[in-house]
Amino acid sequence: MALAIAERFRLLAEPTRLRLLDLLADGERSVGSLAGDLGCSQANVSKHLALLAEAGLVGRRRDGLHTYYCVADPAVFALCGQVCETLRRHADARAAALRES
Amino acid sequence: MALAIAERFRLLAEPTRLRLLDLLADGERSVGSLAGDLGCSQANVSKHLALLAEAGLVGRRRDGLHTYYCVADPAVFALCGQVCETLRRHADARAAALRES
DNA sequence: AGAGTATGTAACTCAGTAGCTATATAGTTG
DNA sequence: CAACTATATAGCTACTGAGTTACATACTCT
Repeated sequence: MALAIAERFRLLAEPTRLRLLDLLADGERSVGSLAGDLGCSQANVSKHLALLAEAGLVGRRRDGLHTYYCVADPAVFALCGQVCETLRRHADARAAALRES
Repeated sequence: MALAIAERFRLLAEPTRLRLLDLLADGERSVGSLAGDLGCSQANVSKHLALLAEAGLVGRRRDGLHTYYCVADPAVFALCGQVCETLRRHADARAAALRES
């Protein structure tokens, strides 16, 4: 149980993959286009997308020379949002503690 | 942004830490007791707890020889629950797809 | 103080993986 | 078919981190 959950967290524990998901939030994109925006190699992006696709987080669609990827399960954004909120809450609490001391 | 979120995910991307949090769900526990239940070394558990504490996910309380740890932010369980639900949903979808083919 | 116990830390090994380059594969266009 | 383009994959390097052992630290009890 913990193993499966940890594996899913590990998939998301990578800034490049999170940025990929964020770029895909607006709609499907080709590999090259994503690599350009991220400023990293096409090979690297392709590998990350393969991992995300295998986990079912993104879907792929081939069209001629291009492969277009899209977010398959928007629940991942809710997850990130929840983490983000928690981080903000912790930061606020720490700031308040500092003000008191 | 993506970096901070990824870092939090990475903290949770470890079965041992997830099992620790699960054990702490019922209430505070000492390091040795947790190590016993997990079946791994005290040093290892101590290190994991230190990481969780630094991130503000668990709290510590010293009492004589023992250090008792507890969950500081129950939001982490909601997060795990959400992941769990997503995994189940994906598994169901895959099973349905297999049945159709 | 000295023995004993619980926890924390240092140093090390080993496995996993992000990133790269180079190459293979697949599709398009002349 | 040949040249070109987009994507995937293989092989490699470098780094991170989980786990271990050994030791340090802190506390209790006699």
